[in-house]
Amino acid sequence: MATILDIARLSGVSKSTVSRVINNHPHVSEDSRTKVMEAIEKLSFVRNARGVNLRTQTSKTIGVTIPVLDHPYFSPLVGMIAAKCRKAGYKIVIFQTFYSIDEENKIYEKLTENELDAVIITHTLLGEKKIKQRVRDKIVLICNEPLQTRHLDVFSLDERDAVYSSTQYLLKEGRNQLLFCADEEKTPLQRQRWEGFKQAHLDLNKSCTIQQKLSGYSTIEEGILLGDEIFSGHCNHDGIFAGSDFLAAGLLSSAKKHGVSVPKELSIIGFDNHPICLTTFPALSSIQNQTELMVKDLMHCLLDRLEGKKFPTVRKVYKGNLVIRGT
Amino acid sequence: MATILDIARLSGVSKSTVSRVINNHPHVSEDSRTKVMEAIEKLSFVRNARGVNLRTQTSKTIGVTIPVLDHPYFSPLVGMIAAKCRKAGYKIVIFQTFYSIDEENKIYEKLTENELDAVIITHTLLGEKKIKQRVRDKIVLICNEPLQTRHLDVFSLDERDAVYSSTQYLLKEGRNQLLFCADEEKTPLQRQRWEGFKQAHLDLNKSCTIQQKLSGYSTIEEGILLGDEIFSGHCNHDGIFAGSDFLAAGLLSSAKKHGVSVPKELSIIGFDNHPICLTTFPALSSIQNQTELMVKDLMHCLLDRLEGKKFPTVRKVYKGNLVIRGT
DNA sequence: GTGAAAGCGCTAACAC
DNA sequence: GTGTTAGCGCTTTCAC
Repeated sequence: MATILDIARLSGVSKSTVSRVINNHPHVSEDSRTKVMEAIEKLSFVRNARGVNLRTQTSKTIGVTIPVLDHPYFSPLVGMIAAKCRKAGYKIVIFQTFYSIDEENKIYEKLTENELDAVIITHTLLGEKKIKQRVRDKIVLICNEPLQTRHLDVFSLDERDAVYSSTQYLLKEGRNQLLFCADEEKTPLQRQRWEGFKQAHLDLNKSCTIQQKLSGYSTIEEGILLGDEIFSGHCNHDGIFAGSDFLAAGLLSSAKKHGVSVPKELSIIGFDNHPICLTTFPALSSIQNQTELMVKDLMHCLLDRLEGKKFPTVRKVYKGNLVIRGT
Repeated sequence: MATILDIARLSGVSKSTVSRVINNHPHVSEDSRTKVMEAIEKLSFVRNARGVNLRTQTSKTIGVTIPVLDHPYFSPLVGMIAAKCRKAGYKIVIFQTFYSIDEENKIYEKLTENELDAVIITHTLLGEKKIKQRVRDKIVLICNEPLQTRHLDVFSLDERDAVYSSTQYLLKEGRNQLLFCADEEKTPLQRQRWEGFKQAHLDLNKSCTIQQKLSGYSTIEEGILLGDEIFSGHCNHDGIFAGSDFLAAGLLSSAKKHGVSVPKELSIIGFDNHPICLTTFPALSSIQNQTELMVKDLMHCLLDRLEGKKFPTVRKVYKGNLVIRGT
């Protein structure tokens, strides 16, 4: 593998000049430039990024956390982030946490080891202090998770409000025995959803107990399994608030299997307004959010931070709305 | 940020000893070790990976290509790869190609720039020569794409055979006007599928024309749109071979909307046996593949290559089978 | 416009 | 068991 020194020798100039040519610096004579270019061509030289990284103390790489790579909500979210990063000249490395605190800690470790220029956290089981303590002065942005913090930039959806108004909608429709299904309940996001659910009941003078809350379900398979459990005996619920559209689709197919009529006997509301909503029968009602806008603002802020611009911590919240379909 | 030199000074030993402690080398006195550990603790030192990367000429990072991050087949595939890489101590950086040759070239560029220790290609629009020419002597493995090459390790599914037998199944069931829907038709994989489709017709003395082949469809939305086109007028097809389960689900929902009875008038077969198959009505028939096994073998080979083991090019093909459900 | 020289943070061969 | 030393490949002052 040729280095700039090889190029320098072959073209009869110094390492500095070669570097200038590679980096398109001005103030290089046309003569030197062509000689260097020829040498580069001849030795099929490619610049070794590891040298650059050490010297410049950057790597043009951004870390992103995701619970699982294959996730109907997080995959598109991270995909959007990745595409925008690429456009700005950054690569992204993805860390799957599997909702494990250990795995989450590891990404912060990588950040402090300077392999990453910044990290975007899409969900977290850790609190502000823990995160801060691990990342110290590095660039960290929170995307999607409504983390309570005054020291990190946070871009999140108004989960509480979205669930609140959807729950009220169901209650006002005459549904009384609602069920709330959460993914991983220990994140701030899931807590907010549950609060919205609870508050909606309170504000309409309806009781709401912890028995109405189920946790740890999110995939189609889990929806089917859960549904088989709920619907096999006597089901006294007339409405289910599912944490994701996939879960909702699984529940719906199970309900049909057990002869539970949707939406007559049972209403189901999903989350994220994934296209899968259109393939079920009846089509799934779901909560739609402004994720694109959120990512756009996030990237704007990230790029500013990477440029070293100074400004106060950003905190933005985006409203969602219920899309009513057949369930 | 403290460096090993700072640690060395504070603990009264040399850089080498600090390095030995950090890397758990034997032959370090208990005394030195504790002194170093204390200094590390005191200065909250974390090793700077950029220095290590330059020195060792590795980065414990593997690049993986994916068409889009949010893809019902590729997301779980890459997720599995990522999880196994992590276990082996490697990070992965994901490159979305969006089926663009330009984007694909960029990942090979990164590879030659030494930012990556190896690359896993899951699909490609380029031929063997182009890839070889760009990556030169770097480690490249092909996962999923049945690329014709004698110089790269290839792990792929027997797409041709899976489609062949499924098509024969449909034809023998009495279906005569089949439609074949491909994702991005320019990859070797899609060509193989089409060949299987064609051959199945030939072997049963049925005609098969290029008009039966549709390309560029893969998502639920595209399935619905395509279905609306096909089913709105008079539909003379009695069987559709969809390139993915999501596409199939979209087609199915559109068929129902237009009053086309499935499976009576129309049969639909999907690909990948995604859980979504269980949520449609009727449940989708689909082709199931041995992806887990493929990834397992791939990783084994990759790790061997990274260790520098020498062995002839590996080429493995895995059989799939049709899971018959309601469509 | 160009080159010499310093150094980013780390590891490892070698000598003791 | 430990320190000295060289150097991975690159960028960037600074002087000319």
